[in-house]
Amino acid sequence: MRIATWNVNSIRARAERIGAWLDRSDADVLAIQELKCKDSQFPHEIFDERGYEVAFHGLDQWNGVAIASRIGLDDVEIGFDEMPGFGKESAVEARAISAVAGGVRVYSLYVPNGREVDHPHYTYKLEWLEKLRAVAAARLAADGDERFVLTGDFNVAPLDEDVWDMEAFDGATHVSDRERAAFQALVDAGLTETSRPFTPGPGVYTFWDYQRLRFPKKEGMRIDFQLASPALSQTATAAMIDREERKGKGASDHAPVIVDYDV
DNA sequence: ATGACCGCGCTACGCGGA
Repeated sequence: MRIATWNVNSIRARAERIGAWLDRSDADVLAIQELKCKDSQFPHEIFDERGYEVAFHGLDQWNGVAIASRIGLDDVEIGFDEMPGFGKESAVEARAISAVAGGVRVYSLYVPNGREVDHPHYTYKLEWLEKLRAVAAARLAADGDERFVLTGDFNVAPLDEDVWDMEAFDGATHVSDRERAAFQALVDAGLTETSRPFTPGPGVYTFWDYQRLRFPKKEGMRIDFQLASPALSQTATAAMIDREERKGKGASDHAPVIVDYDV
């Protein structure tokens, strides 16, 4: 099965491109982040027309996550256990959804940005990742043979080579020690990132800022990943980052990250 | 060509993104 994850940066602004991408990608499952719409505005037709079932969760114009599948979509869960909220009333945001497709529980995750190191949003990001780790660890403890994968926009660049210039990121979020430790904790819990072995760096990215000609200058960041459980990760056979999708007018600032699993 | 982002919402400019 082919699983893709893609931060689309508005599903309504991108609907046509997403449909065209589904037509050529051969993806069985697509995890989507940054819908930027509430449930009542979700353009489910683009999935219905192509034979994909779709589950989505959007509360307002921010965040929003979805999973589309053409191989079944069962046991949909919104959020995850003890997922932290943010703001005055600690509101839980639309940053996580999961469902079982083809015997695999696929998570679509939009990790908080963090904004600035030590900003309240940064603390929120670290707590969010820690609670996510606890969920993954609990799943593995309950059933070490379970096939599941945490996919999405992690908003962390784990390695120095995952940004085009570390000097440009001095003191910035995404590369700080604590964010990298939070990502590494997911790996230490037993998960394996399945796209990198097939798409080695340096100079391989999943995001390019709209500003300052970052894409033509090949100045990007690798921040979108698939962290798979042992039973799933050992079946990974191929991966690609579809940077073609970043080209042209009306592209998202993120490219799809696609992994093939032999299940 | 020495410029140069995009999407959203009580359609105007501030917020959020990274």
